[in-house]
Amino acid sequence: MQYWLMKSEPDEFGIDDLEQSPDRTAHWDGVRNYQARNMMRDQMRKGDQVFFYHSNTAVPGIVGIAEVVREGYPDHTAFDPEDPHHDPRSDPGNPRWFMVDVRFRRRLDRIIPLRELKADPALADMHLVRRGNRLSVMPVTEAQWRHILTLE
DNA sequence: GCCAACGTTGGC
DNA sequence: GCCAACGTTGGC
Repeated sequence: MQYWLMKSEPDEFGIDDLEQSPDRTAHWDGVRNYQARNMMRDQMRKGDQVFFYHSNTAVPGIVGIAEVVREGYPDHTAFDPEDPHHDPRSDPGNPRWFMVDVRFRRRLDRIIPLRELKADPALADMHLVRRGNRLSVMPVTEAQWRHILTLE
């Protein structure tokens, strides 16, 4: 069992959207960063647990928990010229971008704000709180995962 | 292969 | 809206 954190802007796709998706499941499309892609394509496994993080919003922070239900497969939105995430360098014969499917598990009892995560010495090594971090998909250690749940 | 210019992310 | 940090692009 592995743990992850995935960022999304709630204006684009928030925890509410995931909960309201068919079967409470959605594909995590639109990631256009190679490090994040590699994790989705090569490392994320069915059953892995995911912190759902809201970015670019009044109180950025962790809002809920999701689960990986389908492992990496090509992100078809890259093939669609009408899609805002279209990338002409990706084609179905040789896809450049990948995504996973995640299913809503639950909302946290409260938002755990970035501000609080940053101030917590137990989380000093977490990718999220390190300077200049821009990864939208990142690994979380089991110790970090457990600790964050105690903050809930 | 270097690196300046540019675009994006995302907190504040 | 600002801007620091960082990734990508493309000329050379």
